[in-house]
Amino acid sequence: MTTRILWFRRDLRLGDHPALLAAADGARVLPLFVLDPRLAAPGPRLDRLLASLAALRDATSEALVIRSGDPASVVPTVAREVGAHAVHVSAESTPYGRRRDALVRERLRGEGVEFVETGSPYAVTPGRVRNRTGDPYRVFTPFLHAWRDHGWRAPAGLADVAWVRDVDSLALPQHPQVDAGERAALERWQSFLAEDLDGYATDRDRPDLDSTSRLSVALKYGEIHPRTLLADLLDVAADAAPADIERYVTELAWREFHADVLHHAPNSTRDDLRPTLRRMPHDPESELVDAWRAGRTGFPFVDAGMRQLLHEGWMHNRVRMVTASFLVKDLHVRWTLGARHFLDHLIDGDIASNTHNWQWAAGTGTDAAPYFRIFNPVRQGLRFDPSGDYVRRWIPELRHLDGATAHEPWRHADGHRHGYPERIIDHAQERREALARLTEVKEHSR
DNA sequence: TTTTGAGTTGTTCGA
DNA sequence: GTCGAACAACTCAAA
Repeated sequence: MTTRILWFRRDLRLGDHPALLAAADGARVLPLFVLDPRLAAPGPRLDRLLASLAALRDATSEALVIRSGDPASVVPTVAREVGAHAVHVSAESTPYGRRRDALVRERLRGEGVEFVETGSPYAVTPGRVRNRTGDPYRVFTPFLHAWRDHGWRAPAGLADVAWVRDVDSLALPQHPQVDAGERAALERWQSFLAEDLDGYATDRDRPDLDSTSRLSVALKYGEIHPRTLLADLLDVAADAAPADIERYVTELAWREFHADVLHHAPNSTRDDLRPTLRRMPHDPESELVDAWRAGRTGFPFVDAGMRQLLHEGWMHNRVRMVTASFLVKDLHVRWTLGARHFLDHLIDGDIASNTHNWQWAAGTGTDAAPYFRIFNPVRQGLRFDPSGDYVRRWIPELRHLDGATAHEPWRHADGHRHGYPERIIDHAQERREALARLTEVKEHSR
């Protein structure tokens, strides 16, 4: 029986895994993960990855081999060691992933080893959805329709795999024990379906209710495949409100849309997707930006989000929009600076979603949105955290304020008693400033 | 080819 | 307090 390698990357699961099925078909499989120093900087994200790898090693009955280094040399080395004839992967679509895979493919070819891509981390592989003229979509709604029409295959079952054993592997570095891996992801998903799908369409915007599925990390590492989620949503459709199902499907479609946009515009991680604002004057790094990062802007909703990010490596979606708007429109800082900070701290940090949600917030992205859409950080807080619970959860200095009053400590005599900072800017004034800069840019480019 | 309709997530102001 | 209008202009997608 021949030996093949299944090189795991963003697909740390055994179920519904087309590349694993392809590898296991008539061959023994060596499961391999390469800790790439370019992607695995120490921190919460690496900790989360290691926890997922521990779960995967467990699921493969300890067969998983972990190596560290540049995949372009590590993967061919392991192939040589075990006499593999092929390396199977799920196709990658990020700029770095594609460059890396092209190089690995090249090196393997030199040794007579096949590099086989099957499936991807998406229901529809990025690049597949096209409009009538064969071009990619740049507007979400038409993409959504075409994506749906394109369809996806049903989830594949669990592979019956003969693992190759006893190959040298790194021991997993020490890491905190957290809920991770395929089984945890499936359990989380089932619990979401049972408890939080009902009302999702509206509750998803409420950080105080914490009623999202929290599957972004599992999706990032491929502990669960979106195909599985889509199939299950179809199954429960008879018992659930169409609006709730529709909304979840749409959120998955956003993830696929952003991957598609990045696939077609790999430079968009740094460059504006639309060059219309290229003359926009931006403010440089400053103590204001430091305050934003630290969650000390004096705007409770913004600060709660930024502190949640630092503490949990995760932030509620609504709050990501508000904090991003604050950096870009109130502090007039270029979006790439915020995108980098998010990517440094988010354990679900996904290059495609992060990049294009930031571009959206900055008005340089796929959204041909009205430029006057500037979030009012206080108003957003009052509207989406009406209980004030979210703000109090993350800002101890405001816990003495009841209900929604926690959103406006400056209106209360003892609001700043426990050291909560004063507002670092005047929102109304910076809003006018943002609009003025935009107007000026438009006039210059005319 | 030209035309037409539409585009995730908002805020403010004045009646 | 509520409600509708104004805030502009452009690009995309489809007919």
